Amino acid sequence: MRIAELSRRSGIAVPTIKYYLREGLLPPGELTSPNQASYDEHHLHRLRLIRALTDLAQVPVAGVRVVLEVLDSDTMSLHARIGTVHRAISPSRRLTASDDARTAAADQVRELIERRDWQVEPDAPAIGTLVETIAVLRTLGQDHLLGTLDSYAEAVERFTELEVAAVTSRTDPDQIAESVVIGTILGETLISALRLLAQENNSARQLGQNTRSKRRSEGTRRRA
Amino acid sequence: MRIAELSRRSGIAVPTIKYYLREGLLPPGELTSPNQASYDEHHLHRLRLIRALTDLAQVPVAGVRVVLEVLDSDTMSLHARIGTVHRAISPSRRLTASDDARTAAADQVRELIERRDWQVEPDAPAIGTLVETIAVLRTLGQDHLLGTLDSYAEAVERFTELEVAAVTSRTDPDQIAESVVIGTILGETLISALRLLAQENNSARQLGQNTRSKRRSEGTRRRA
DNA sequence: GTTTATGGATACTGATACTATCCATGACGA
DNA sequence: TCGTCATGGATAGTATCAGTATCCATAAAC
Repeated sequence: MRIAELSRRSGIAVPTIKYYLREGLLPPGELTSPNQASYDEHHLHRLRLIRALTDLAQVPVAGVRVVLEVLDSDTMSLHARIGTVHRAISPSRRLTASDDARTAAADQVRELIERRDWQVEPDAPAIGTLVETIAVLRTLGQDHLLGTLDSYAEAVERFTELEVAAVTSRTDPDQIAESVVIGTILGETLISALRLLAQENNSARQLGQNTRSKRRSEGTRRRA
Repeated sequence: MRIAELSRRSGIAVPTIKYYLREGLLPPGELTSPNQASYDEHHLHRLRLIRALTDLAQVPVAGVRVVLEVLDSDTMSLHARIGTVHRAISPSRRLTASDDARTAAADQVRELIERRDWQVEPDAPAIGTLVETIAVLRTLGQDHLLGTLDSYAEAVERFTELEVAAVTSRTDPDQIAESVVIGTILGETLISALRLLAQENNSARQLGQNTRSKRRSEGTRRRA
């Protein structure tokens, strides 16, 4: 198929497809002549995957490129793929917390990892996020949200079990790789949406209509 | 304190603070003269909160403004606050899936919500995200990741229980509101980081070094 | 009384993700 | 075969976001 049909079938504008080609997200079509290329179902699937990552999972284009390279690699182990994907989807954070808050948080995270006997690289990006988040929560006076950190850790382990179960139902290694990668990324979108719903449900049932706060500051104003 | 000290203590550049003032994220300092204002600990706390939301939770500035307005409101119920925050942090998605995939996914979501007896608004943004994600997973041929949807739902309920437990340990209504809002938003960052760690651990232990895939496509190339 | 900081307004910047335009060439129907 | 239309490839333009930078009149601090 030519680019016009690819555009029609994917719902993505031709200039955008060309952009993805330029950015190396989409492999070039097979050239049948200097100005004619043909695309196939792979390209269509790729486009859908790209939009899933950008639209649903908010992965930036540069990250999508890395993810796709991981899927295309024929030498990476699954473990290496996961690591690379984790790095690709972890935004480079600006440090927000104070140094000693961070040090304390780092201790807490180290202990948590030991307690749960998690085998993770000491420079895994998620550790940095975790440390920074805990440090900031402390600084904001929200330590109490951390009392249940271990229970949270226990709960997320459940997710990985579910994911492993789902993924090992596939047999083709390529399929497994794609499942793991998509599961990692879109799984987060899924979990996050479910969590918001569970939260809304809980709020509707328990926190009710009548808990309001009296104020002391007069709030902020939007610019004119 | 004046703006220079606020800047020094928060680690945020003066022009950025001015920007937040312009955008209405930070209430103006108390004017002691036409060109002199004084800021207090509230402003410092606010700045930390702003950076936590933008840097850690990736909330866009417009969303931060809404979140802060929610915190400043003295009339909203907790339930209304949560709803508003959910709307503020749910990015407006572009529709990616095909119409019938979406219809099918919508049915599945409706059934899930019924099965779990969740009390949620039919137009809650998370429902849209969930529907779209499920539709896309199907389209990508990753249905098998959805077999465990109910278990996922069960697992996220655990989170809300933990959160409720943590939040109700506070007594001051203002504190509760801030805890709920911060818990909702930073809780996600926390869970997501924990999940990635659990995943890496699992991968290191189970998926091992020797599962690789043979390829049929030659992959994508970065532009020159 | 001079240097420095401040509030407020406005303009500029860099990154990201597209969109649009151009052009030489090739496909395709009349 | 001719004329129109689409295509690949290159380059330029746009919108949005999140700051940065500059200016200026005034006021604080030494």
